[in-house]
Amino acid sequence: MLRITKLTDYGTVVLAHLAAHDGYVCSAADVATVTGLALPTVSKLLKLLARSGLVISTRGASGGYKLSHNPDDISATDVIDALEGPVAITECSSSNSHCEHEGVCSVGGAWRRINIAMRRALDDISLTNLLRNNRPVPRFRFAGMPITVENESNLRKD
Amino acid sequence: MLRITKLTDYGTVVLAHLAAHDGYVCSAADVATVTGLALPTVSKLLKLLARSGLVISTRGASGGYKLSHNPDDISATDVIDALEGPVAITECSSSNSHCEHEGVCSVGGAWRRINIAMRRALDDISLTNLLRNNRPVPRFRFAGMPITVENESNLRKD
DNA sequence: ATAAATAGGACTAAAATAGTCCCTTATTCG
DNA sequence: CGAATAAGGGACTATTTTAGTCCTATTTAT
Repeated sequence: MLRITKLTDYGTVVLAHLAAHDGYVCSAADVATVTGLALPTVSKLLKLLARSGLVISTRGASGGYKLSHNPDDISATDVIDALEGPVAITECSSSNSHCEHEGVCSVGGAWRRINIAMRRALDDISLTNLLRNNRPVPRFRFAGMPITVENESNLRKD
Repeated sequence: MLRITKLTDYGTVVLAHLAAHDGYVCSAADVATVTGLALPTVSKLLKLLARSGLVISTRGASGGYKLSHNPDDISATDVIDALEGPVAITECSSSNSHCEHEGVCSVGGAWRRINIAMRRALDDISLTNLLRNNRPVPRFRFAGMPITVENESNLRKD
């Protein structure tokens, strides 16, 4: 259904916590306690995020994690890439894949183009944007028709 | 990886075939032969597409399927909805879901807003747009920065 | 030294997806 | 009418992905 995984969703929660404690090192246990997520899960997430460079880890006693960048400089794409691998709307969209139906497929290219466009759209959404009650708000325009999503109440109009 | 399923991808291929034979009824077997997809799979797809009203079926000998609308009036969202259920980027995004972490989640709303924005973007992409070598081309703008994806060769610039 | 943390990976369980098959119903055509 | 053709509906199995946990090794502060 074109969705991100739970893990990515949780990952954003974890990152949000780190963003709220900018500069301070938080242990996985701290994050788990505050967010209400299970420690093994938080631990796994932070390990993945560290491996892809979104957070910096400090090992040993009184160690933990902190963001590697300003929350404004971490995009939705970064988070998805770190936790799910590269964004790709179809299997064909990923660069190193080979679809067995390529010969007869009359579609592939288009989904790929859409994928890239979506990817760029997500590129422009920062962790700051993802935090609750935060402005500015994501705004998409497609093919000249402006699409603005301001807040929950505005959504109901449509 | 934020991807549509294989079935949806195949579904687009099937719809493309029907679009190419606009007005004429094609049997599932025909479609399977031409597209190279397995008959049971094509059959399943067409049944789903018929159930959601994207194609019209005729039963009995010399029956088959045809598009219910002009290809311009069938959107990417329609196809995804028909084959995967409603587009929803996170579980929380679907209207009737309840996330156990709502109390401490500092994020939910934002993904939901992104989801709706993406959904609208996909709304504006028609089956016609999805066919290979077809113009006009999908164009997204995000937050005032134009994003145009013209064709494969243009993509490499980035 | 010891305790507090992360690193890495193995592993199991659960859920979603893919794909096939069977039986029923409707329609055409001889 | 009866046979053949084709969709409708659903059950079912296998595969793949995702979720979640746990164990052991390594690093570092006190």
